[in-house]
Amino acid sequence: MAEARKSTLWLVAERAGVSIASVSRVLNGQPASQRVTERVRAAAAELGYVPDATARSLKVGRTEQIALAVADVGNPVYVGMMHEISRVVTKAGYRLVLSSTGADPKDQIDLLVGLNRGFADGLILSPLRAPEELGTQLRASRFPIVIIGSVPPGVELDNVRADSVAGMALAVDHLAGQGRERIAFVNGPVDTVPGAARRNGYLTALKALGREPGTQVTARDFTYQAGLRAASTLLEKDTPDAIVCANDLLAIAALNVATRRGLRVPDDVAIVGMDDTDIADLANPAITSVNLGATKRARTAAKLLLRRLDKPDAPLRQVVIEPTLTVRDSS
Amino acid sequence: MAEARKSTLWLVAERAGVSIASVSRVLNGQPASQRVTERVRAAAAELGYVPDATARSLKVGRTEQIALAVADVGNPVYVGMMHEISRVVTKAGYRLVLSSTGADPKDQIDLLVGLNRGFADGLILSPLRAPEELGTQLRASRFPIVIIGSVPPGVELDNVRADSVAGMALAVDHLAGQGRERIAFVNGPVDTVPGAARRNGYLTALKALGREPGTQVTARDFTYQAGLRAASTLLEKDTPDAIVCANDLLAIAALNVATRRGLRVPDDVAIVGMDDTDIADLANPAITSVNLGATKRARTAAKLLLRRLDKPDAPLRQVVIEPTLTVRDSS
DNA sequence: CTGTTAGCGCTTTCAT
DNA sequence: ATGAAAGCGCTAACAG
Repeated sequence: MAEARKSTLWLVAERAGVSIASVSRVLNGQPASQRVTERVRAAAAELGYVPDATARSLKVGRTEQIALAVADVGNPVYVGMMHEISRVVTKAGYRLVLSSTGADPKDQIDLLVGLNRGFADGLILSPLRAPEELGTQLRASRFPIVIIGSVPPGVELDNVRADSVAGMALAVDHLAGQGRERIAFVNGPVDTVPGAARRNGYLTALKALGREPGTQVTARDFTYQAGLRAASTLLEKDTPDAIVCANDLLAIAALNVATRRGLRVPDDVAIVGMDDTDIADLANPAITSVNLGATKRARTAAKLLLRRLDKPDAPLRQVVIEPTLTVRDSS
Repeated sequence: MAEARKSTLWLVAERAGVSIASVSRVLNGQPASQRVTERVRAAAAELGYVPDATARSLKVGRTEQIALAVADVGNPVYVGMMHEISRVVTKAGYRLVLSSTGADPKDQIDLLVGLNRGFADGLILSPLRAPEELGTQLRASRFPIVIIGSVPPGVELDNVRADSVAGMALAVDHLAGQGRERIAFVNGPVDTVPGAARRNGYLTALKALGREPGTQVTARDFTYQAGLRAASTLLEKDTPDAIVCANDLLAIAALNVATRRGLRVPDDVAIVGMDDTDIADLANPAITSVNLGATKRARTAAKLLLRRLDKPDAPLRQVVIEPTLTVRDSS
């Protein structure tokens, strides 16, 4: 019989007195005789045998890994999405590879090239910025990709996105409905996907009400620190009775700046955030926030990818999640 | 010459008119003649060739992946650590596989078994709870592991931990130094690693000052919601002039409960958190917090693992990070 | 310097 | 039902 190839599988086979094929079968739950099954299980247990993931992947052509690339770790909304995606894919037997691309779009390109090396079976991508080149690379990918956010023009991929216009309308209508006259807007960079979408939503919502836009300021990025500066600038040059902010971090910054300037929230000025993250709840007063369905988007994206992994030829799906408004004490 | 094996490498080799070995060499930067190098590069570019990660891994015995298992995504301190670890390992050419184990220790066991399947080259583990069985499994692992937090007894692994006793002393001394008489403590579950350590620190710090412990309450977990309940309970039965909290989430909960009960912070009651996360800064008033060096612990852990991956026989290293106190407005 | 060849550990026909 | 053997795509001796 066989030369002593040393593959771990051989050790088990040898010990059980069967062929490696039988061992493989038993361990993968394929039909085998009672006798063989028992011997293999025993041998495997005694040896503490654990099959090698890499070898299996090479053979079957699947890594059982899913890659996730989110724009901005540090922003609680992405953390929440990550968590949810992790839950869903783990339950489906996949591992999550975190490719934390920063704000730099180049990282995303690198990632897509990397994906073609087959370290993961698919990718969930939530780009902060979507330059032309991203579309090109997206089209060239050999692996399934699901986009959270809008897909670049000409790219045919499953995707799920928020309805920023409807979301902003929720916020603006809420404020207008309680008689707020001067609704200002603290946005993040408008050259980002969410920045552009939310700005659009703000303008659209006011126009629908037949109103002129209020004062708009743009934070350098979507962080608390940038929000502090932006809110200061805003309150320096205007006295709005309501401030809509492009996310909760900016909102809590606006809240703190307003409070420190002696304004009462919500009496003097109402504040509304977006994303409805945990931190909206732990601010004091708690911040009213537009829930853009981040968790649901994440879950949906994960499921879309799992579906496509399962049936590569399933019809394309583009899902839009409807927003809701969580009213708290700041408005 | 050769039968048409279809390995992708063959396509490039064929096109370049060389052997697969030459292709491999060129692509891995090993010496080759000018002529071959050029032809291979050209062929690879034309074909859009990207080497397969799985096959390479199987051959070289390394996946270039590092697994990370943190106790509690959702707690900002872990998010920060994750971010830092991601940074360090990515720079070193590794991918990060996120194994978000929940509070259930069983998940950690599963993970360790999984690790033995070789999906990653090493693991960074930050256990929330460390039952006996974890130690057993830790000892049985065939792959390098770095622990953030204390190692279970009898386990010899690289590890890096915070000095909770020194950290608590910083907080307590600070409060005592400004004349606070009744220093209460809001802790998380004491059957967790940090819960036990911080409780110990609290008691030790007060004893060192020759004082009796103040009122202690235990939140159901380390979340904001649990903190609200715990803080309510505390302020129901006592009127401390200072509250130390086992983390920033609990601290911000205590802050809000105190404020809502009409207490002025820091005048009536001072509040100090631990971990010194972003949210300590965005509370109003901003919360004084003990910096237990989370980022540094994370970075150190990542480097320890990279070092061990590089030299498996390097001497064991156990690092303790010294805490500092970030004084803000709540004390 | 370059090509041939032997596997890495596993799954999966294909015979038996 | 079981075993022998052929690779998955790549790297690394070893020859030449």
